[in-house]
Amino acid sequence: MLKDDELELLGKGCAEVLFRSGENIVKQNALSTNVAYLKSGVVKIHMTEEGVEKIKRIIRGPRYLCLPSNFSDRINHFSATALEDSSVCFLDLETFKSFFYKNGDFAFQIIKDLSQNEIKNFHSYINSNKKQSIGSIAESLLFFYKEVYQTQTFTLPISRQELGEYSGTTRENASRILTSFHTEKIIDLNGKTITILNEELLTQISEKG
Amino acid sequence: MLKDDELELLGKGCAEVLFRSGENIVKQNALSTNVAYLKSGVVKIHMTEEGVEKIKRIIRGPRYLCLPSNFSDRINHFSATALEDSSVCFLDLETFKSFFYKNGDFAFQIIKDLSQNEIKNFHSYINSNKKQSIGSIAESLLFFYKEVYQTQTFTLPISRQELGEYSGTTRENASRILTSFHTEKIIDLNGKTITILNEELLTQISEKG
DNA sequence: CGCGTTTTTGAACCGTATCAATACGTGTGG
DNA sequence: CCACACGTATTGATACGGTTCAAAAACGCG
Repeated sequence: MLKDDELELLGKGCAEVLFRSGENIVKQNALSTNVAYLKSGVVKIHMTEEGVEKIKRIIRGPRYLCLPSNFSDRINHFSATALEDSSVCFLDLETFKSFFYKNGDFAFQIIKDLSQNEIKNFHSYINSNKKQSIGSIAESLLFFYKEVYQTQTFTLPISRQELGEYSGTTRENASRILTSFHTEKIIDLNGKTITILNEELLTQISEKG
Repeated sequence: MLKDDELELLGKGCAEVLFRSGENIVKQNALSTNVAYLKSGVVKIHMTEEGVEKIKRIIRGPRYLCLPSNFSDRINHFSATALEDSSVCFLDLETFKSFFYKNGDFAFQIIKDLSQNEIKNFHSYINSNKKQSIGSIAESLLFFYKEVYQTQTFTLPISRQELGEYSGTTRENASRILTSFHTEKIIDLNGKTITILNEELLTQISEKG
């Protein structure tokens, strides 16, 4: 959506930084001074509230990281932490914002994006709320399979603890459900290495349960 | 944020419609051809997914109704139904959108608004997820007290069924919890007429869980 | 007054959190 | 190379809250 000269302008103020797996990219409650753009890698967006840690989403570049924080009150409402080695560009916030004024298409694109997000968020909110943990875990596995790695065998980039935080349950429950999937031959399980054996059944569980 | 001439332009294509309590204003899955602006009244934004009805929010005018639907794919993702007699303006979508191009401040304001929404939504998502039903019901009562009616005695504009849909639980549970609040003298309860007797305790319940 | 709808109440069942104990894996230091 | 320790993962037992089903009670409306 951006014109060439605008891209160039943005590129000038850009600092590309490499993060190793586990390193913190954006820190909750800190002042947000830049727009973070994930060029490549896998990152978790998470937050803690009253001592409870919750993973909001897991994203893979290329993609913007937590845009909403930038435009609300300049405080980061979320943390971002690399799950795999990742490369991030920090763009100048003011330059970025100035494009809203110069380039209507760009502004509209962002509005569209935020709108779609709100709707998507609400859907997943309803789903996760009515669903039992087993359905959420199944959904998480399908997410890693389809959205992140696109291979039936992959290494989970997160611990059971985090899988719980992502799926809205506890580390014990996450563990239990994974083993139950294993004994029912829906997945093959070896530490963090997972192979989807019965995608159809897993999909059913993620929808119904 | 809009200039006078822009307001006038918007006003020209505006059709003001009065809705009686219970009447449907916006219908889920229908084509969205207008921006709906709630001038006055109380409205519930709700949706049904796989047979399950869920109330997303309850709002009081003046305020826009489900903006995000307008900018994502032109399909209404939510229904809106009047809970009290309400007056709604239907604005021309294209005119509204054209302002994004002409008026950068307006576009930025919308972006800011959507951003804040996303963050707020996520917070309430986390909260409601970890909270027990009793906390959610307490929160709902406080919401009607503080945000909608601003009086300690008010008439609940929704049924127990709907209170459940709004608070993420069942009609039975909603009913049970209301009576328990009554017997513990936290509220006075007479059909749909509610008086908040112990705001402090109710607040505690809504926060702690 | 009677009928249908909504609300309330009770009982049973199920899933999940929580607590506790054990197992596993890796790295450290003797 | 072994013993130990620490973090993570697993497994089991228990308690609790919430849904669900069933039935009674209250309400609203013709």
